[in-house]
Order: sequence, then C-alpha cells, then structure tokens
Amino acid sequence: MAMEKTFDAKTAEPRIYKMWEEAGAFRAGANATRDETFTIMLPPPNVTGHLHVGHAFSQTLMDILTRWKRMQGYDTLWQPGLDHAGIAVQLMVEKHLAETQQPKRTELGREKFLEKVWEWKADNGGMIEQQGRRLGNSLDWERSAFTMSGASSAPSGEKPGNFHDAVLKVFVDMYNKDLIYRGKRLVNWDPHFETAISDLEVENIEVDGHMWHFKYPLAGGETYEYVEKDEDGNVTLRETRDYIAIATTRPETMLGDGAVAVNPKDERYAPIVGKLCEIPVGPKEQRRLIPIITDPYPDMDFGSGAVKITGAHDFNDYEVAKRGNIPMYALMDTKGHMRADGKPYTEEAATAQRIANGEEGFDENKIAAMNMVPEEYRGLDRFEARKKVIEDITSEGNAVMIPNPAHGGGPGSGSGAASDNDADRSPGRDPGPQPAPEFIPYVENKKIMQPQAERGGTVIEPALTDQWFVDAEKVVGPALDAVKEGRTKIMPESGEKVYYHWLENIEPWCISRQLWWGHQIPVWYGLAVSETSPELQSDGHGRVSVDIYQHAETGQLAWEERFCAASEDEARQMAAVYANERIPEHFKYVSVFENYAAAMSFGKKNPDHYCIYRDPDVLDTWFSSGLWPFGTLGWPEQTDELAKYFPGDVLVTGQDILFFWVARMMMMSEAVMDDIPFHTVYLHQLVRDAQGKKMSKTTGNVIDPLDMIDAYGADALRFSNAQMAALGGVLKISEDRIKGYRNFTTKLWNAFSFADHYAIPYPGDPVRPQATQTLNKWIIGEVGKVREVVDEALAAYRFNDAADALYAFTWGKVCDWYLEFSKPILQGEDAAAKLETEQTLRWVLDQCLILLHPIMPFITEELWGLAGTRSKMLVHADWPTYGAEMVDADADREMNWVIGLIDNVRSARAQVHVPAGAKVPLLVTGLDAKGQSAWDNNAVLIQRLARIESLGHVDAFPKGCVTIPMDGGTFGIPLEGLIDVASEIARLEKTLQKLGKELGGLRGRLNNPKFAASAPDEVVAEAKENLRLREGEEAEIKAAMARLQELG
RNA sequence: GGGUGAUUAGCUCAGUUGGUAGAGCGCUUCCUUUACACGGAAGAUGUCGGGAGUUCGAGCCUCUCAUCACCCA
Repeated sequence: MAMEKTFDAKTAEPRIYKMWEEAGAFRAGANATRDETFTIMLPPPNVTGHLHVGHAFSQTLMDILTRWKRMQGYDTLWQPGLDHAGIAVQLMVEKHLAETQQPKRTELGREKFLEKVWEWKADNGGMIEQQGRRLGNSLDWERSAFTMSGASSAPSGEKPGNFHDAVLKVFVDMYNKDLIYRGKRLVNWDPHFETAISDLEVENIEVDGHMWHFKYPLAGGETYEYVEKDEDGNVTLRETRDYIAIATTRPETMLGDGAVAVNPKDERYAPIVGKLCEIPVGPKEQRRLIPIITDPYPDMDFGSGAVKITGAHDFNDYEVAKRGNIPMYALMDTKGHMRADGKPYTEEAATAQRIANGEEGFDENKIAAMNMVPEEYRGLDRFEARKKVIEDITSEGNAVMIPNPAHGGGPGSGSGAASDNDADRSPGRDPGPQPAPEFIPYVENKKIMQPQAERGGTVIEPALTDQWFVDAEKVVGPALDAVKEGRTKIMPESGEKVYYHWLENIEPWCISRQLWWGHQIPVWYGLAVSETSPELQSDGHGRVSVDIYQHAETGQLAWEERFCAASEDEARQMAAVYANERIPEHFKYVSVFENYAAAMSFGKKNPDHYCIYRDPDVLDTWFSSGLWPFGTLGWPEQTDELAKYFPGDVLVTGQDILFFWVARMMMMSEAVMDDIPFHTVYLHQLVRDAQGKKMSKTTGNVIDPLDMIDAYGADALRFSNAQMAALGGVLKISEDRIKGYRNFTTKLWNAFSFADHYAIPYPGDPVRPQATQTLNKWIIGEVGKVREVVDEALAAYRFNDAADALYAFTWGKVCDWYLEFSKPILQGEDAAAKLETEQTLRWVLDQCLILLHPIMPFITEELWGLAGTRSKMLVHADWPTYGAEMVDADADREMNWVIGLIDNVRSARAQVHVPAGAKVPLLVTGLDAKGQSAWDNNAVLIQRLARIESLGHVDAFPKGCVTIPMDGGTFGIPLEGLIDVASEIARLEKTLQKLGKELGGLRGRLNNPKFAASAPDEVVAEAKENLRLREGEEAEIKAAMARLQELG
C-alpha cells in the first residue's frame, strides 16, 4: 500500500459512508450474532431543521453506543425519524408564502395551506438527515419515520407510514378512558400565532418594567383608619383613607378585575374586608364595584399589600379567583387586542354589577360572553390600552402621588390637591419650590419577569379559552414509579430529583393548538338534542323544526355533543347512533362540515340532516412525539419490530427536554404500552461555546458542526464530543480541542504509515501471536487493559473516560513507546524476534482500529481497508473480549523499569544540557540480578532511546557524575568537564525537596500508631514499600550531591 | 422566592466506594534523529473558592459563608 501523508477526510468520509450504506451495514439486525437487542430511538429533529452542535453531540454518543453494541453482535436498531414540529414549520411556511407573494394561509384555507406545507417539506425537509450522514451516524435510514406519516393530507409521493393512526388511536383511547378532557382554562396564549402554547414553550425573561400605583376608591365615599406599624409594633403612619391602593404592572387588565384581595393577616385592611371598591377606569357613571376579599396569595410586604384579581389574565389571580368564585372577565381577543365584540359596555357593566352584588348568578360561559371593555378602549392593542388606562386614571386623580424629586426642597408633603393621603408612598425626600410639579404619579421602575414565546418572542398573554387537556395527574403515577423503582434510570442522577419534582407537581397538559399543521383533533361536534328540550318544536309532520338550532348559535358548550373517533366514518356512525337514539327516526343523514358555521347554516335548511363538524385544532407536537418509542415500530399494528425492539435501551437527549419529551414518553408509554419506553435516560447539558456562553446568532458565537467537519473531519469532531461527555458536565465546545483530535487522527494514520514503511506484511485479519518477547508481551497486556477500561467506561456512559483511555493508549503507549521500541528489532538480525514483533505490531494496530471505531468510524474503517484484505468491514468487526488476563506481570514490571530509566536519563541529560544528539556512556553501581536482567533484555532499546553508548559497571561513581537512582541499581552518566556542577546540584536539590515532602508524609503516617491500627493492611504495606524506595533514592541523591560538592 | 449544579494548573475541564492531584490547549527550552513539525524530547505552574467539623488520613463526607450558572415561580 502506498499511503498518503495524511487522511483526506473530505473525500474519504463520503466514500466510506456510501460503502456502509450500500452494504446495508446499519440495517436493524445487521451483524447480529446474538438474540439480545440494543435499541436507541433518535430524538426526532424538526423536519426542516439543521444539524447544530447539540444534535452533533448527542448523536455522536448514540452512534458510539450503537456501533459498539453492533460490533459486539447485538441485534441493534438505531431508529431515525423526523418531527413535524407544528408551530415552527407552520411559521416557516407562512413566512415563505409572504416572501414569495403567495396568498396568505387564511386566504388559502386549510386544505390548500396543508398542501403548501407538504410541498415545503418535500423541498426543504430531511436536510438534517443528510447532515447526520456526514457525522457518520449509523442509523437504519430505510426505517426513517415521520410523525405525520399516514395523514390524510399527505400527498401520494410521501413515504407511507402509520404514525398518524397511532396518534389518533391514542387520543381516542385516552378520551374514552377519561384521561383527556375539554375545558376552559387559563393557558399561555401567543397573540401572534393566535394559538395556545405549553408552559414549557414559554420563557420568562427579565425586562425593565414599571409598577404603577393606583387608588381604588371605596364605594359610597366610605373611609377607614389606615395604620402602618414597624417591626416593633410602633405606629409609623395613621391616616384616614377613602381608597385602597393597588400596585400593578399591567394596568390594562384592571378592566377585568373581579375583586381586590388582601392577606387575611393584614391588619391594615381588616376594617374594609368585605366592602366594595371601585375600579377607577371607564365611564364615570358605570364604574364597577368589586369586593375586597381575603386570600393567602397577597404578600403583605409587596407593593401596598393589596392585589387586584383579574382571573382571566394572570395565573396567580386565576387561582385566587377560582378559590373565591370571582368572575373572570376576558378582555382580549385572539390577537391581543381589547375585545370589540359583545354588548355595549353600559349593559355589560350593569350585568357585572348585579353579579358582584350577588343579585344575579353566573357560569363560565356567561362570563366568557361578556365584554367588560368600555367602548373607548375597544379594539386597541393591549399595550396602547395600557397607556390610555394610565393616562385616564392619572388625569382623574386616581394615581397614587409622591413628591417629585426634581421639585427640589420645600414644604412638607400633604399639600397637593390630589394627594392628601399619599404620605405612605413618600420616599422621604423634601419636595422643593421649583416650577416642576410638586407631586408626580408613583411609578416604580422595576425588573419584571415577562413571559415570552420561546419561538417568535411575542409577549404571552394568559388567556381563558376552551382547550383539550390530558389529565396528567391520572397518568403520572406509573411514570413516576418506573423511575422510583429503578426500571428506568436517569443519568446523571440529579435528573431524577428534577423529574420527581416536576411530575409530583404536574399541571394538566394542554394539548390543543390553534394551528393547521399537525394532527387534527379527532373529535366531531354536533348538537346535543333531546325531545324534552324546549327548543324542539314539532312542525306537525313529525319533523323537528329549525328552532333546535337557535340555542346553538351562541356556541355554548352545554349544547354540544362530541364524537371522538379515529376516523370520520366512525364519527358519522357514532353521530347517527346518537341522533337516532335521541329522536328516533327523525334524522335521515349525517353530514360533516368543516366548521361550526357551515354546519349550522346547512342544518337550519335541512332539518333531516344531523350536522357535525370537526374540531379545527391540532395536537401539541409533543403529544405525537410522546409516542415515538413505539409509534416508530409500527404500533398500533403488532409488528415483529415492535415485539423485538420495544422497550428500547437508552434515550440520549438534552436536559432541557426532560419535561417536554422524556416525561411524556414515560407517561404515554406506560399508558399505552403498559411498559417503560427505555431503561436508561442519558441527559446532557446544552452545548456552549468555549467560554461557556450560549450560542446565538446575535452574539455570533455559533459553531456549525458542519464547518468543523469540513475543517477537521467528522472523526475529530466526534472524538471531541466523546471527550467532553463527562456525566452531568458543562459542555464547552472548542475548536482548538477539535483540532487537537484531528492531530490525533493524523497520529493514528502515521502509525499505519510506520507499519507501511517497515513493510510489515498484512495478510488478512491478524491473529494475536503467542509472544515470547518482553516488549510484545507487555504491549499485548496493555491492549487487554485498555479494552477493559473502554468497555467499563462505555457501559457506564462515561464516554470521556473511554476517549481519554484510547487517546492515552494509542498515542502514549503504542506510538510513543511500542513503535519506538520495535524499531531496533524490526531493523535487527533476529528473524524470530522480528517476525513476532511484526505480528504483534499489526495485531496491536488493528486493536486500536477496532477499539477506536465507535468513536472515530471513518479513519479507522479507511485504515482497516488500506492495511490488508479483510473478511468483514470494520463496522462489523468483532469486538474483543480479552482483558487483563493478557497482562504478564513480569513483562509489565520490566518495561515500566525500562521506560522509567529512559525517562530519567533523558531528563538528567536535558537538565545538565547534554546535547540532544550526543551519545554518552552510562555507568551503574549495585545492579542486582533483576536489574541486570532487565538491562540485558532491553539494552538495545535503552541505548537507542536514551542515546547511550555503553554500560560500565563500577564500584563507585567518578567525580562529576549525574546520578539516576533506580530500583535495583543506581545509574550515572560520567560528565566530568562537561557537567555544570551548579545546575546539577540544583537539579538534585529539587528532587530531594520533592522527595522530602513525600517522605514526610509517609513517615508521618507510618509513625502514627492509629494509622497502622485503622488503615487497611494493603495500604500500610504499600506505604512501607514506598518509604523503603524513597529512602533509598534519598540516600543515593545525597551521596551524589556529596560527590559534586567535592568537585566544586 | 423555590430547586439543581458548579467553584481544581494561564484557559477549558477530568478526578467512580476518603489513601496525599491529572488531561488537552497554551507557555518556556532544545531537536528538521529515515512513521508523524497536525511531530519528538525536556520543563514550569495548584495553601483543589473561604472557614469549621468528622477521620489515622479530606479535592472527595458534614455544616457554614461567598461567588457563578441553569431550571421553575
């Protein structure tokens, strides 16, 4: 073979990958020699996503495990696939439509729009799978799944699949088991996409905000004594007030207030609890009065201690309102604008007042229909409305006022017309007599936590809407137990605590999204009908009159009947059965419409049609990806793959989706399959830049894994990934490190180049020789050790340990020592030794390839092919099972002695500045039998590597000699005349110092009677042996120094 | 505010049941010696965040303080 100077990753990698793929090397079960399976499900990336460093990292780990197990003969499956990524993809397509001047989504309508999404997917989807190939991922691509496969909207060219069926089946099953319900809940609403999003898709970001302080006047001009006390109970403020002060960061929501709450322990407001106060905004004549209630939620020390309760626009308020049965008035529409629907404000306000007074009952639908936004605010954007509310309140004098700091010195507070009672809010500055206003509204600048959509960054608006929920509390039990009982293990262990904490406090999971791209909820709505309904009017001919639809026009839930079915046909049948049961032999047809309006308008004209329409919403993306562990294997069909590969083995994923995805797979898998989805979860952190910062386009510190592959090869990136994969560790990717591992690949390449250079024959797969040479026995033992280390490390998911061990072995043992040691033999005359060394060398190099292959598949496969004719590709080579039994203790000791001697001679030479090229004589005193034999066996190696000319036995060293104490004899380099006495003394002194420190510690321990008494025997023995050796060295060095001092 | 984790060489980080600290990169000096300058050889640098405790012995266990990061409110 004629080897290039370095490995050309750029051209070799695609070639090698193609070879693997064409040979079907990654197919499920390829190379299997045993029944045990090993399954990993690739977390499905966004169908239109790109490979980023996080993918590259976790996919490297998955590939290492998969390749390792495949070589061990397991029946492996690494299952690929893509996620339809509802909101993200819909957003991209909408953007694309706008950019290409195509009609908007709403103009296209649902069906046409979905066609466009599928087109987009066909054009742009799956790129990440190509990128994954560049990393070397050994996925069974032919099995690639898609969460929307089998959807009715899918075009004919799409790869067939039944994931869609699986999703609908699970929904229907869970619905029938009452695990899924529909309800009006406060959810995170994205006003830009006009959809609900999950808690997990919301980021709370600290922004500069304001806290406004307003007065809510007491009804009927009532007053009370407001008293503030300090910690010791001394009165610090006492005044008569006719209002209660409220602090808020969101004034626009005041319009929807249902109450003011104070803490039951708050004495300041005790006199007015149960009374009414006025919301100081809106038309003066229709000011609403709301009750002052008590609730544990308000923090007495925060703001004024009184909190306005707007159940429909704040999560905390929502809880308070539920507890207190306070009406929750929704103020905004789906776009985040103040509502413009409903009755005139005066009417609504009057109704609300009757409700507040307890004169009129209410339910959530009635409240939902009411629009409490006064006409002057209707239609305004929420932020504009905020400005206007603040202006209006302030101009009316209902803002809490404080002295103006810009006002300068002057008379005390209390003289401002609008602020007689504001002393409690004074920061204590003296107002001054400047022309600036003496008092200004009290507005605190404050950091507030603002909920923003993770995708798009829109400010999230809590909104009361009808949504579908999974009753998470009911399905969480088995998922919790699985981890508690150890059936599924989360690594690092800290992940388990986080998992418990979240699951034990789980909230209902909102699974409906007001989007089009996704699995449309398999629920059809029809009228709830009953012959006893007053709306049922016979027309005298046994027909039901159109009046039955009147009530339905309000769209109220009470009149809704639901048919949950996996298909439209089933839904029709259910509807037909239902309709016939209710009004026998009345409805002749069941007709399905796209929406409520169409159903109603047709139904009115055609009373013999029972009209139904499908819920327009789609399911949360995570609902479908929760089924990934079995949906990809063909479920609900009972396929062979399902039987074989489920449950899977390991899930490798980022810590950030522990809740999003991992917990949900656990819940869904237990609920649907009654089993865990995998026995191990390997969580890793976010991949950051070398400084530990998050990568972001705006910061410009994004590292593209494909750039790294272009520059250094996939193997270098993979090795770097493995090396930084310490369990639970922070992941900082550094280009320098990747470069370093590229150098490592070159080192490996050159080791083979060495074999090539010495024309070492490579007839097929080498077998391990029965070594007789110490050198060869030693390296074979080292191979055994490293294989054990690597297997233990990988079994424990300690990828960094595996990578480090292989690096240290390949470079530090094989290249640095073994290849160097082999040179004199390969060049020598001893034919038997030469043959054995050739055989050992090529066997050792092959073991490097095998052991490194899971981490660095490309270069190892390339070298495997270059080095000789093989029976199998490396990807399917047999993983070794040998181990430490190959270690020959004598060989091990001897070679370590040789290496130690060479190290010491080199070090001594360098420090006394013997020219690197010069060959020097070596002397020895008191060489014992073991030492003599070690020398004799390895004299050629030592002489070559330490540049020694000859060995002379002496009784005493001559003056001016560098001393090297070794176990079994003391060596010396006679350098009279050449030697720098002072620097040699300095060198010895330094060694002595180090030794002294060690000796101090050892003696201290051994002299302590308690040490001998309580420490294990082997530790004591080790310390004693250590002390003996060190004392010997110390004596030698002292003697050497004495000789030098004589000389000096 | 609650939770989790971190603090070890100039930088980035390992350090598995407590036995006396390591790697890569960087740095200094020397070397183009026939596998490799993406290399070889030698070398320097640490009161393991501060304090206290348990122990014969603590980077590791306990407590406490400080700083930082992330997650959830």
